Amino acid sequence: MFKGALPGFRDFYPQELAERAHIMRIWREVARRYAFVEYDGPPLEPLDLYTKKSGDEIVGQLYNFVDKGGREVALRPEMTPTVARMVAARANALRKPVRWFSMPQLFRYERQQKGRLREHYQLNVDLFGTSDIAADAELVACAVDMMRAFGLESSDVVVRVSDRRILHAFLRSLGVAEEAIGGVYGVIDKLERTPAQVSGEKLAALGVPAQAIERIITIASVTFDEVQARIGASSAAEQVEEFARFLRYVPALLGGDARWLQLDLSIVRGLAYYTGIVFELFDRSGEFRAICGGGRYDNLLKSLGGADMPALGFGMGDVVLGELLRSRGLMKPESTAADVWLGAAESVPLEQVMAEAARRRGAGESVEYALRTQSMSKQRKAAQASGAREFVDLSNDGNDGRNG
RNA sequence: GUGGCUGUAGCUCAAUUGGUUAGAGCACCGGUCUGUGGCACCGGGGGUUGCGGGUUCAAUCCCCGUCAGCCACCCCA
Repeated sequence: MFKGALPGFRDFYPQELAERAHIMRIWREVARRYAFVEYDGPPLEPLDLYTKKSGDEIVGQLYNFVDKGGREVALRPEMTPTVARMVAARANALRKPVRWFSMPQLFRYERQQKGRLREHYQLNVDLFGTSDIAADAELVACAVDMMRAFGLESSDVVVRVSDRRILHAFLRSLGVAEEAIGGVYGVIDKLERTPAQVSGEKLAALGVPAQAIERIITIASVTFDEVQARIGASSAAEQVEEFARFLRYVPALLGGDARWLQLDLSIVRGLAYYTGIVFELFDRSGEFRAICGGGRYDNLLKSLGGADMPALGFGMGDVVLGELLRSRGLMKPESTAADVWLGAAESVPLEQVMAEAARRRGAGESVEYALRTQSMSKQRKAAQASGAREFVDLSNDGNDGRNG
Protein backbone atom coordinates (compact mmCIF):
# COMPACT_ATOMS: atom_id res chain seq x y z
CA MET A 1 0.00 0.00 0.00
CA PHE A 2 1.35 3.42 -0.93
CA LYS A 3 1.32 6.27 1.45
CA GLY A 4 -1.33 8.95 1.70
CA ALA A 5 -0.98 12.66 1.19
CA LEU A 6 1.86 14.53 2.87
CA PRO A 7 1.18 15.55 6.47
CA GLY A 8 -1.10 18.54 6.59
CA PHE A 9 -2.22 18.09 2.99
CA ARG A 10 -5.60 16.79 1.91
CA ASP A 11 -6.91 14.49 -0.79
CA PHE A 12 -10.19 15.86 -2.00
CA TYR A 13 -12.40 12.89 -2.87
CA PRO A 14 -15.60 13.84 -4.71
CA GLN A 15 -17.49 14.30 -1.44
CA GLU A 16 -14.84 16.60 0.00
CA LEU A 17 -14.45 18.49 -3.24
CA ALA A 18 -18.20 19.08 -3.36
CA GLU A 19 -18.00 20.55 0.14
CA ARG A 20 -15.09 22.76 -0.81
CA ALA A 21 -16.95 23.89 -3.92
CA HIS A 22 -19.96 24.75 -1.79
CA ILE A 23 -17.87 26.95 0.48
CA MET A 24 -16.18 28.67 -2.43
CA ARG A 25 -19.44 29.20 -4.25
CA ILE A 26 -20.92 31.04 -1.25
CA TRP A 27 -17.76 33.08 -0.82
CA ARG A 28 -17.82 34.17 -4.43
CA GLU A 29 -21.54 34.83 -4.45
CA VAL A 30 -21.52 37.10 -1.40
CA ALA A 31 -18.30 38.87 -2.38
CA ARG A 32 -19.92 39.77 -5.67
CA ARG A 33 -23.01 41.06 -3.86
CA TYR A 34 -20.69 43.53 -2.22
CA ALA A 35 -19.20 44.40 -5.60
CA PHE A 36 -15.80 42.89 -4.93
CA VAL A 37 -14.09 41.55 -8.05
CA GLU A 38 -11.95 38.42 -8.20
CA TYR A 39 -8.23 38.30 -8.94
CA ASP A 40 -5.42 35.82 -8.42
CA GLY A 41 -1.66 35.74 -8.32
CA PRO A 42 1.11 33.14 -8.55
CA PRO A 43 1.26 30.37 -5.93
CA LEU A 44 5.05 30.59 -6.06
CA GLU A 45 6.69 33.89 -5.14
CA PRO A 46 10.19 35.28 -4.49
CA LEU A 47 11.19 34.48 -0.91
CA ASP A 48 12.03 38.08 -0.09
CA LEU A 49 8.44 39.11 -0.74
CA TYR A 50 7.73 37.58 2.66
CA THR A 51 10.98 38.20 4.54
CA LYS A 52 10.72 41.90 3.71
CA LYS A 53 7.43 42.12 5.54
CA SER A 54 7.87 39.64 8.35
CA GLY A 55 11.59 39.22 8.85
CA ASP A 56 13.78 36.16 8.44
CA GLU A 57 12.04 34.21 11.20
CA ILE A 58 9.15 33.54 8.87
CA VAL A 59 11.35 31.33 6.71
CA GLY A 60 10.94 28.57 9.31
CA GLN A 61 7.24 28.48 8.47
CA LEU A 62 7.56 28.57 4.71
CA TYR A 63 7.84 26.01 1.97
CA ASN A 64 10.88 27.57 0.36
CA PHE A 65 13.60 26.32 -1.94
CA VAL A 66 16.02 27.39 -4.65
CA ASP A 67 14.58 26.90 -8.12
CA LYS A 68 16.56 25.66 -11.11
CA GLY A 69 17.35 29.22 -12.06
CA GLY A 70 18.98 29.82 -8.68
CA ARG A 71 16.13 31.95 -7.33
CA GLU A 72 15.07 31.83 -3.69
CA VAL A 73 11.34 31.09 -3.89
CA ALA A 74 8.49 30.12 -1.57
CA LEU A 75 4.95 28.81 -1.84
CA ARG A 76 2.72 31.67 -0.78
CA PRO A 77 1.82 31.56 2.94
CA GLU A 78 -0.52 34.52 2.62
CA MET A 79 -2.00 36.69 -0.09
CA THR A 80 -1.41 40.19 1.24
CA PRO A 81 2.12 40.76 -0.13
CA THR A 82 1.01 39.56 -3.55
CA VAL A 83 -2.04 41.76 -3.71
CA ALA A 84 -0.05 44.67 -2.30
CA ARG A 85 2.42 44.29 -5.14
CA MET A 86 -0.32 44.01 -7.75
CA VAL A 87 -2.14 47.07 -6.46
CA ALA A 88 1.07 49.08 -6.13
CA ALA A 89 2.08 48.27 -9.71
CA ARG A 90 -1.07 49.92 -11.02
CA ALA A 91 -1.80 52.23 -8.13
CA ASN A 92 -2.49 55.23 -10.34
CA ALA A 93 -4.55 53.40 -12.93
CA LEU A 94 -6.92 51.58 -10.61
CA ARG A 95 -10.27 53.13 -9.81
CA LYS A 96 -10.54 53.81 -6.10
CA PRO A 97 -11.62 52.34 -3.87
CA VAL A 98 -10.21 49.06 -5.13
CA ARG A 99 -12.52 46.22 -4.04
CA TRP A 100 -10.86 42.88 -4.68
CA PHE A 101 -11.21 39.32 -3.46
CA SER A 102 -9.38 36.07 -4.06
CA MET A 103 -9.54 32.46 -2.88
CA PRO A 104 -5.92 31.30 -2.96
CA GLN A 105 -4.53 28.03 -1.69
CA LEU A 106 -1.93 28.98 0.91
CA PHE A 107 0.92 26.97 2.41
CA ARG A 108 2.77 27.09 5.69
CA TYR A 109 5.22 24.61 7.12
CA GLU A 110 3.89 24.09 10.63
CA ARG A 111 2.99 21.26 12.95
CA GLN A 112 -0.61 20.52 12.14
CA GLN A 113 -3.51 20.24 14.56
CA LYS A 114 -7.25 20.65 14.44
CA GLY A 115 -8.22 23.55 12.22
CA ARG A 116 -4.65 24.08 11.09
CA LEU A 117 -3.14 22.18 8.22
CA ARG A 118 -0.17 22.89 6.01
CA GLU A 119 -2.34 24.09 3.18
CA HIS A 120 -5.74 25.65 3.05
CA TYR A 121 -7.92 27.78 0.88
CA GLN A 122 -8.42 31.25 2.25
CA LEU A 123 -10.85 33.83 1.04
CA ASN A 124 -9.17 37.25 1.03
CA VAL A 125 -11.34 40.33 0.73
CA ASP A 126 -9.57 43.68 0.59
CA LEU A 127 -10.33 47.35 0.10
CA PHE A 128 -7.63 49.79 -0.98
CA GLY A 129 -7.57 53.55 -1.23
CA THR A 130 -10.17 54.58 1.33
CA SER A 131 -9.75 55.78 4.87
CA ASP A 132 -13.39 56.13 5.69
CA ILE A 133 -14.78 54.03 8.51
CA ALA A 134 -17.69 53.08 6.27
CA ALA A 135 -15.25 50.84 4.42
CA ASP A 136 -14.45 49.02 7.67
CA ALA A 137 -18.15 48.53 8.27
CA GLU A 138 -18.65 47.30 4.72
CA LEU A 139 -15.95 44.70 5.21
CA VAL A 140 -17.35 43.38 8.49
CA ALA A 141 -20.87 43.29 7.08
CA CYS A 142 -19.59 41.28 4.12
CA ALA A 143 -18.04 38.71 6.44
CA VAL A 144 -21.26 38.50 8.46
CA ASP A 145 -23.36 38.14 5.32
CA MET A 146 -21.23 35.17 4.36
CA MET A 147 -22.09 33.56 7.69
CA ARG A 148 -25.75 34.18 6.96
CA ALA A 149 -25.41 32.74 3.48
CA PHE A 150 -24.03 29.55 5.00
CA GLY A 151 -27.08 29.36 7.24
CA LEU A 152 -25.35 30.53 10.42
CA GLU A 153 -27.05 33.02 12.70
CA SER A 154 -25.99 35.57 15.28
CA SER A 155 -26.68 32.94 17.93
CA ASP A 156 -23.97 30.79 16.30
CA VAL A 157 -21.32 33.35 15.46
CA VAL A 158 -20.10 36.61 16.97
CA VAL A 159 -17.89 39.34 15.56
CA ARG A 160 -15.48 40.47 18.22
CA VAL A 161 -14.17 43.85 17.20
CA SER A 162 -11.54 46.15 18.59
CA ASP A 163 -9.59 49.17 17.42
CA ARG A 164 -5.87 49.54 17.78
CA ARG A 165 -6.04 53.29 18.33
CA ILE A 166 -8.75 53.02 20.96
CA LEU A 167 -6.94 50.24 22.76
CA HIS A 168 -3.79 52.36 22.71
CA ALA A 169 -5.56 55.40 24.15
CA PHE A 170 -7.38 53.25 26.69
CA LEU A 171 -4.14 51.73 27.94
CA ARG A 172 -2.44 55.12 28.08
CA SER A 173 -5.33 56.45 30.15
CA LEU A 174 -4.76 53.61 32.59
CA GLY A 175 -1.22 54.79 33.06
CA VAL A 176 0.58 52.32 30.80
CA ALA A 177 3.85 53.81 29.57
CA GLU A 178 4.29 54.27 25.82
CA GLU A 179 7.32 51.92 25.81
CA ALA A 180 5.27 49.18 27.51
CA ILE A 181 2.37 49.24 25.01
CA GLY A 182 3.85 46.62 22.72
CA GLY A 183 4.49 44.24 25.59
CA VAL A 184 1.01 44.80 26.98
CA TYR A 185 -0.49 43.95 23.56
CA GLY A 186 1.37 40.66 23.78
CA VAL A 187 -0.11 39.90 27.20
CA ILE A 188 -3.63 40.88 26.09
CA ASP A 189 -3.34 38.67 23.02
CA LYS A 190 -2.75 35.67 25.27
CA LEU A 191 -5.23 36.52 28.05
CA GLU A 192 -7.67 33.77 27.12
CA ARG A 193 -5.03 31.08 27.23
CA THR A 194 -3.14 32.31 30.31
CA PRO A 195 -4.04 32.10 34.00
CA ALA A 196 -4.98 35.56 35.30
CA GLN A 197 -2.24 35.47 37.88
CA VAL A 198 0.46 34.86 35.27
CA SER A 199 -0.86 37.69 33.10
CA GLY A 200 -0.87 39.95 36.14
CA GLU A 201 2.73 39.16 36.89
CA LYS A 202 3.76 39.82 33.31
CA LEU A 203 1.97 43.17 33.35
CA ALA A 204 3.61 44.11 36.63
CA ALA A 205 6.98 43.26 35.14
CA LEU A 206 6.18 45.68 32.30
CA GLY A 207 5.70 48.44 34.87
CA VAL A 208 1.93 48.62 34.58
CA PRO A 209 0.37 50.37 37.63
CA ALA A 210 -1.27 47.99 40.08
CA GLN A 211 -4.81 49.39 39.70
CA ALA A 212 -4.53 49.14 35.90
CA ILE A 213 -3.56 45.48 35.94
CA GLU A 214 -6.97 44.27 37.03
CA ARG A 215 -8.74 46.31 34.36
CA ILE A 216 -6.43 44.96 31.67
CA ILE A 217 -6.92 41.35 32.71
CA THR A 218 -10.67 41.76 32.27
CA ILE A 219 -10.37 44.09 29.30
CA ALA A 220 -12.64 41.87 27.20
CA SER A 221 -15.59 43.06 29.27
CA VAL A 222 -14.97 46.78 28.68
CA THR A 223 -18.08 48.36 27.16
CA PHE A 224 -18.26 51.17 24.66
CA ASP A 225 -19.82 53.35 27.36
CA GLU A 226 -16.75 52.85 29.47
CA VAL A 227 -14.51 53.67 26.51
CA GLN A 228 -16.41 56.90 25.94
CA ALA A 229 -16.30 57.84 29.60
CA ARG A 230 -12.60 57.21 29.87
CA ILE A 231 -11.17 58.53 26.61
CA GLY A 232 -14.13 60.18 24.87
CA ALA A 233 -12.82 63.61 25.72
CA SER A 234 -9.14 62.84 25.29
CA SER A 235 -6.90 63.25 22.27
CA ALA A 236 -8.50 60.06 20.99
CA ALA A 237 -11.96 61.65 20.88
CA GLU A 238 -12.01 61.53 17.09
CA GLN A 239 -11.29 57.79 17.02
CA VAL A 240 -13.99 57.16 19.58
CA GLU A 241 -16.51 59.10 17.52
CA GLU A 242 -15.43 57.17 14.44
CA PHE A 243 -15.89 53.87 16.24
CA ALA A 244 -19.36 54.97 17.33
CA ARG A 245 -20.23 55.45 13.66
CA PHE A 246 -18.82 52.03 12.88
CA LEU A 247 -21.11 50.54 15.51
CA ARG A 248 -24.08 52.17 13.71
CA TYR A 249 -22.95 51.41 10.15
CA VAL A 250 -22.56 47.66 10.50
CA PRO A 251 -26.14 47.03 11.68
CA ALA A 252 -27.37 49.39 8.97
CA LEU A 253 -25.60 47.22 6.39
CA LEU A 254 -27.15 44.11 7.91
CA GLY A 255 -30.71 45.36 7.55
CA GLY A 256 -30.89 46.60 11.12
CA ASP A 257 -29.53 43.47 12.75
CA ALA A 258 -27.27 44.60 15.61
CA ARG A 259 -26.78 41.23 17.26
CA TRP A 260 -23.57 40.18 15.55
CA LEU A 261 -21.16 42.78 16.88
CA GLN A 262 -19.41 42.76 20.21
CA LEU A 263 -16.78 45.23 21.35
CA ASP A 264 -13.83 43.25 22.64
CA LEU A 265 -10.60 45.14 23.28
CA SER A 266 -8.80 41.85 23.90
CA ILE A 267 -8.76 41.19 20.15
CA VAL A 268 -5.20 42.05 19.14
CA ARG A 269 -4.54 39.73 16.19
CA GLY A 270 -0.90 38.96 16.67
CA LEU A 271 1.36 41.93 17.01
CA ALA A 272 1.27 42.56 13.30
CA TYR A 273 0.65 45.55 11.15
CA TYR A 274 -2.89 46.58 12.00
CA THR A 275 -3.51 50.29 12.51
CA GLY A 276 -7.24 50.63 13.22
CA ILE A 277 -10.23 48.35 13.44
CA VAL A 278 -9.37 44.70 14.04
CA PHE A 279 -11.94 41.93 14.22
CA GLU A 280 -12.38 38.19 14.43
CA LEU A 281 -15.38 35.92 13.92
CA PHE A 282 -15.87 33.11 16.43
CA ASP A 283 -18.47 30.44 16.98
CA ARG A 284 -20.18 31.36 20.23
CA SER A 285 -19.71 27.88 21.67
CA GLY A 286 -15.96 28.47 21.70
CA GLU A 287 -15.42 25.07 20.15
CA PHE A 288 -13.36 26.21 17.18
CA ARG A 289 -10.56 28.54 16.31
CA ALA A 290 -11.30 31.91 14.76
CA ILE A 291 -13.34 31.55 11.57
CA CYS A 292 -12.22 34.80 10.10
CA GLY A 293 -10.01 37.73 11.00
CA GLY A 294 -9.04 41.06 9.60
CA GLY A 295 -8.68 44.76 10.05
CA ARG A 296 -7.16 47.95 8.77
CA TYR A 297 -3.51 48.13 7.80
CA ASP A 298 -3.00 51.61 6.41
CA ASN A 299 0.82 51.58 6.49
CA LEU A 300 1.54 48.16 5.07
CA LEU A 301 1.62 48.97 1.36
CA LYS A 302 4.02 51.82 1.95
CA SER A 303 6.28 49.73 4.17
CA LEU A 304 6.41 47.05 1.49
CA GLY A 305 7.81 49.68 -0.85
CA GLY A 306 4.61 50.08 -2.79
CA ALA A 307 2.13 52.88 -3.01
CA ASP A 308 1.16 54.80 0.10
CA MET A 309 -2.46 53.76 0.18
CA PRO A 310 -4.84 53.04 3.05
CA ALA A 311 -5.99 49.42 3.10
CA LEU A 312 -8.10 46.96 5.00
CA GLY A 313 -9.12 43.37 4.56
CA PHE A 314 -9.95 40.02 6.06
CA GLY A 315 -9.12 36.39 5.54
CA MET A 316 -11.41 33.39 6.01
CA GLY A 317 -10.07 29.86 5.73
CA ASP A 318 -11.93 26.80 4.52
CA VAL A 319 -10.77 24.48 7.32
CA VAL A 320 -12.31 25.94 10.47
CA LEU A 321 -15.35 27.11 8.55
CA GLY A 322 -15.84 23.60 7.17
CA GLU A 323 -15.57 22.06 10.64
CA LEU A 324 -18.15 24.50 11.97
CA LEU A 325 -20.58 23.93 9.10
CA ARG A 326 -20.34 20.16 9.42
CA SER A 327 -20.89 20.28 13.18
CA ARG A 328 -24.03 22.36 12.66
CA GLY A 329 -25.40 20.22 9.85
CA LEU A 330 -25.02 23.14 7.46
CA MET A 331 -22.61 21.56 5.01
CA LYS A 332 -24.81 21.16 1.96
CA PRO A 333 -22.66 20.38 -1.04
CA GLU A 334 -24.26 20.34 -4.43
CA SER A 335 -25.22 16.94 -5.76
CA THR A 336 -22.63 15.08 -7.78
CA ALA A 337 -25.24 12.74 -9.24
CA ALA A 338 -26.07 12.60 -12.93
CA ASP A 339 -29.35 13.94 -14.30
CA VAL A 340 -30.26 10.78 -16.14
CA TRP A 341 -29.38 7.10 -16.00
CA LEU A 342 -30.07 5.30 -19.29
CA GLY A 343 -31.14 1.69 -19.07
CA ALA A 344 -31.98 -0.81 -21.78
CA ALA A 345 -32.81 -4.49 -22.13
CA GLU A 346 -29.97 -6.82 -23.05
CA SER A 347 -31.44 -7.13 -26.54
CA VAL A 348 -30.89 -3.43 -27.22
CA PRO A 349 -27.53 -2.74 -28.89
CA LEU A 350 -25.18 -0.56 -26.84
CA GLU A 351 -24.88 1.83 -29.78
CA GLN A 352 -28.53 2.71 -29.38
CA VAL A 353 -27.98 3.66 -25.75
CA MET A 354 -24.92 5.64 -26.78
CA ALA A 355 -26.87 7.52 -29.40
CA GLU A 356 -29.43 8.56 -26.82
CA ALA A 357 -26.66 9.53 -24.41
CA ALA A 358 -25.08 11.67 -27.13
CA ARG A 359 -28.37 13.40 -27.86
CA ARG A 360 -29.02 14.23 -24.21
CA ARG A 361 -25.44 15.22 -23.49
CA GLY A 362 -25.56 17.52 -26.46
CA ALA A 363 -28.58 19.15 -24.84
CA GLY A 364 -26.59 19.75 -21.67
CA GLU A 365 -27.82 16.86 -19.55
CA SER A 366 -25.49 14.79 -17.38
CA VAL A 367 -25.93 11.18 -18.50
CA GLU A 368 -24.66 7.85 -17.21
CA TYR A 369 -25.32 4.28 -18.39
CA ALA A 370 -23.97 0.78 -17.80
CA LEU A 371 -21.06 0.74 -20.30
CA ARG A 372 -22.13 -2.83 -21.18
CA THR A 373 -25.31 -4.82 -21.62
CA GLN A 374 -26.72 -5.88 -18.31
CA SER A 375 -29.88 -7.24 -16.77
CA MET A 376 -32.56 -4.65 -16.10
CA SER A 377 -32.60 -5.23 -12.34
CA LYS A 378 -28.87 -4.76 -12.26
CA GLN A 379 -29.20 -1.50 -14.14
CA ARG A 380 -31.96 -0.22 -11.91
CA LYS A 381 -29.90 -1.03 -8.88
CA ALA A 382 -26.87 0.77 -10.33
CA ALA A 383 -29.00 3.77 -11.25
CA GLN A 384 -30.40 3.95 -7.78
CA ALA A 385 -26.99 3.69 -6.17
CA SER A 386 -25.70 6.47 -8.42
CA GLY A 387 -28.36 8.85 -7.17
CA ALA A 388 -29.28 9.91 -10.69
CA ARG A 389 -32.49 11.94 -10.69
CA GLU A 390 -34.21 10.03 -13.46
CA PHE A 391 -34.08 6.49 -14.86
CA VAL A 392 -34.91 6.22 -18.53
CA ASP A 393 -35.63 2.79 -19.96
CA LEU A 394 -34.88 2.66 -23.69
CA SER A 395 -36.31 -0.84 -24.14
CA ASN A 396 -39.86 0.35 -24.58
CA ASP A 397 -40.72 3.99 -25.01
CA GLY A 398 -42.90 5.72 -22.47
CA ASN A 399 -41.56 3.71 -19.57
CA ASP A 400 -39.49 6.56 -18.16
CA GLY A 401 -39.83 7.44 -14.54
CA ARG A 402 -38.39 8.86 -11.45
CA ASN A 403 -35.38 6.94 -10.29
CA GLY A 404 -36.22 5.18 -7.07
C1' G B 1 10.83 22.87 17.16
C1' U B 2 9.01 20.78 22.62
C1' G B 3 5.77 17.53 25.48
C1' G B 4 1.45 14.03 26.25
C1' C B 5 -2.03 10.38 24.15
C1' U B 6 -3.18 7.05 20.05
C1' G B 7 -2.09 3.67 15.55
C1' U B 8 -5.87 -3.67 13.47
C1' A B 9 -9.69 -3.97 6.10
C1' G B 10 -12.02 2.08 2.63
C1' C B 11 -15.22 3.19 7.56
C1' U B 12 -16.78 1.64 12.79
C1' C B 13 -14.82 -2.01 15.91
C1' A B 14 -13.37 -7.47 17.76
C1' A B 15 -9.43 -11.03 18.83
C1' U B 16 -8.74 -15.07 26.71
C1' U B 17 -2.73 -13.20 31.56
C1' G B 18 1.53 -13.15 24.82
C1' G B 19 -0.82 -18.92 22.02
C1' U B 20 -3.84 -22.28 15.50
C1' U B 21 -4.87 -19.66 9.10
C1' A B 22 -6.34 -11.84 12.80
C1' G B 23 -12.84 -11.80 12.67
C1' A B 24 -17.74 -9.00 12.17
C1' G B 25 -21.02 -5.06 10.41
C1' C B 26 -21.19 -1.30 6.73
C1' A B 27 -19.04 -0.20 1.93
C1' C B 28 -17.21 -2.43 -2.77
C1' C B 29 -17.40 -6.48 -6.82
C1' G B 30 -20.01 -10.94 -9.02
C1' G B 31 -24.55 -13.80 -9.05
C1' U B 32 -29.83 -15.23 -7.92
C1' C B 33 -34.59 -12.90 -7.20
C1' U B 34 -38.72 -10.17 -13.35
C1' G B 35 -41.12 -6.80 -10.48
C1' U B 36 -40.76 -1.01 -8.70
C1' G B 37 -36.95 -3.95 -3.13
C1' G B 38 -32.18 2.48 -1.20
C1' C B 39 -35.14 -5.50 -0.32
C1' A B 40 -33.63 -10.60 0.56
C1' C B 41 -30.33 -14.66 -0.29
C1' C B 42 -25.52 -16.91 -2.23
C1' G B 43 -20.51 -15.98 -3.36
C1' G B 44 -15.98 -12.89 -3.77
C1' G B 45 -11.90 -9.38 -3.44
C1' G B 46 -9.53 -6.54 0.20
C1' G B 47 -4.78 -6.70 6.22
C1' U B 48 3.42 -7.81 6.04
C1' U B 49 -1.95 -5.56 12.71
C1' G B 50 1.69 2.15 10.31
C1' C B 51 7.07 0.87 9.56
C1' G B 52 11.88 -1.10 11.58
C1' G B 53 14.38 -3.47 15.41
C1' G B 54 14.40 -6.12 20.34
C1' U B 55 12.62 -9.75 24.25
C1' U B 56 10.27 -14.78 23.78
C1' C B 57 9.40 -21.51 21.88
C1' A B 58 5.59 -17.92 20.27
C1' A B 59 4.14 -10.68 19.65
C1' U B 60 -1.85 -7.14 17.26
C1' C B 61 -0.57 -7.53 22.69
C1' C B 62 5.68 -6.31 26.18
C1' C B 63 10.30 -2.86 25.20
C1' C B 64 13.06 0.75 21.94
C1' G B 65 13.27 3.67 17.57
C1' U B 66 10.76 5.87 13.57
C1' C B 67 6.55 7.68 10.82
C1' A B 68 1.55 9.35 11.06
C1' G B 69 -2.88 11.26 13.65
C1' C B 70 -5.00 13.91 17.84
C1' C B 71 -4.15 17.45 21.93
C1' A B 72 -1.33 21.26 24.47
C1' C B 73 2.89 24.67 23.81
C1' C B 74 5.55 27.82 19.97
C1' C B 75 3.43 30.46 16.06
C1' C B 76 -0.80 32.24 13.76
C1' A B 77 1.65 35.96 8.19
